[in-house]
Amino acid sequence: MNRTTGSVEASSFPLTGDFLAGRLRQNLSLDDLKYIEALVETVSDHGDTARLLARGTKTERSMILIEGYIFRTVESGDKRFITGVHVPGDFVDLHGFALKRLDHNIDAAGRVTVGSVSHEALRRVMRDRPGVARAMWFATLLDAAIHRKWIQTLEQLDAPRRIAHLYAELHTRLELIGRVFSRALRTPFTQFDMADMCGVSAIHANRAVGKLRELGIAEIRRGDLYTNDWDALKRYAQFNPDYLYGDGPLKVKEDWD
Amino acid sequence: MNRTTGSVEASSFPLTGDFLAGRLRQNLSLDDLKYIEALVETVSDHGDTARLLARGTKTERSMILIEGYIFRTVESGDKRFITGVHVPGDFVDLHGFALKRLDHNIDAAGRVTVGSVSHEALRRVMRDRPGVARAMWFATLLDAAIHRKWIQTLEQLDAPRRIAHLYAELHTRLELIGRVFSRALRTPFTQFDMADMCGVSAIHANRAVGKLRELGIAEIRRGDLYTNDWDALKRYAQFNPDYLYGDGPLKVKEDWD
DNA sequence: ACAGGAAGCTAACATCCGTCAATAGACGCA
DNA sequence: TGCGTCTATTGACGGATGTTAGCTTCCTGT
Repeated sequence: MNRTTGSVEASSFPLTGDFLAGRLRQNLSLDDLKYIEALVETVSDHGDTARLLARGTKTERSMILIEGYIFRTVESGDKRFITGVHVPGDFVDLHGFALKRLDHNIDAAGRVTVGSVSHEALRRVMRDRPGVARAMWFATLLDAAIHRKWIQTLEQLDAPRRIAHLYAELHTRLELIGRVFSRALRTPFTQFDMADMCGVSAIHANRAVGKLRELGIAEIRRGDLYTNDWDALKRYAQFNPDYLYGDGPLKVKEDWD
Repeated sequence: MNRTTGSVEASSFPLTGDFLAGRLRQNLSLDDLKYIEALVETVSDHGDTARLLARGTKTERSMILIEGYIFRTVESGDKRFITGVHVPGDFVDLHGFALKRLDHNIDAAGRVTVGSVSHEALRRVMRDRPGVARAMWFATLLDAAIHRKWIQTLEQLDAPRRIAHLYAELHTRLELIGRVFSRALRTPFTQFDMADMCGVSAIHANRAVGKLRELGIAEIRRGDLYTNDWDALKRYAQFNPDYLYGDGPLKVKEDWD
């Protein structure tokens, strides 16, 4: 695990900043975005299922996801529970900057590219750029909002709808960062991953995938979802994107000083 | 709903500040705590099941819970889902300060006493007291950590264990603010409330309560839980308090400037 | 004390889901 | 190409949970 397959200085791996448009979008200036981008000191690739940060580890760096998907996981006995998933643009362990230790693992889902920001740099942000600091705070509030929706989903929906809701959410989050290029939504998720995200057994996840296929809602093959009617899928999952604050999301109040 | 049964100026309702020791505990000085206490402009009582803030409402105030319990709820169809519960000392809608609107309701569980802080005052905090602002950020990070544990609980435990876990969590959170006075844990929760928090039907919640009684784990009567072995209850619920960051919780890093 | 209503409790049945077992398919590696 | 492993799939069975219905207990207001 944690086999880093490549790591380069950020300067030799030009970032576009586009991926920041999603999670940190709000009243940040282009200047602010460039400033954040400059915080990234190293960029690294990681192979399948690499553990990027183990529960309890103390670290002096935080990671921002640039490419791929990342899980927050907890292990209990021989079972794994996934309590969250991240898309490019997300700070995956920003709370590690504030809290002493993380209470869960940060695992790559498939291959990922992550940028690394030192906590020293974040302390400079807190001191020198209050606007950017606020943006980071708001980003963690969106995490909490997504967690609440997952709680509701687990309380409300059966397995097929949970899986549909998961993909509906990812579709919307990827749209917000301009990463939806076709009708298909490609992920490296196995049915085990879906099961651990949706709180069902892998075998039941398989049944659920089969039901979505049977109903003509979606075809999921090896993590990739194909559909020609996203609206129908989202209706089936009772998906309401309000919680992602996508319209004017996370904007600070106008009268903020 | 929202029938305020009493409301007074904060100055005539002396706060002790004790209730702040829990959620906002960290490297805050006594001076900081007094400063926060002074932010509370009005204190009000609310009757059973009052809706303190409805989903989507824009507000210029945030509430801090002083006495009682508060639910975060979402309604879908004729069903209610509870995505979180708060104890005294918690800022219940601090994210309303940052986000344009709330994506869920804030409901009183039984009678509550809440303090109200204007967003104008919070803006002053952001500008003048960065240490206090950080404390507020960290408090919202703890919210997210609790949400993640709820997700895990829903994925992992059966109904009796979920209810036991809920009370185990409340017991620990109340201990952290010095509100555990006896072996009993008193709440105004109905079995409907427990059901909506644990993602089961009310009837099944009743079965679960019966099983806890049958197993000798706990006796729950009208929301009040009685046990003479909290350790056994917590073991049964597979409760691990790490996620509440109770030991050195939410402390900022020593080297913080 | 009484009545009404809310909350708690129990039983019966159907559905959802977990587990075990077995097989088939897909991919990586030699 | 062939083997081995991981992933996907299917069937059978049992346990957990939802639903409906009806009953009992407790609280509250009069």
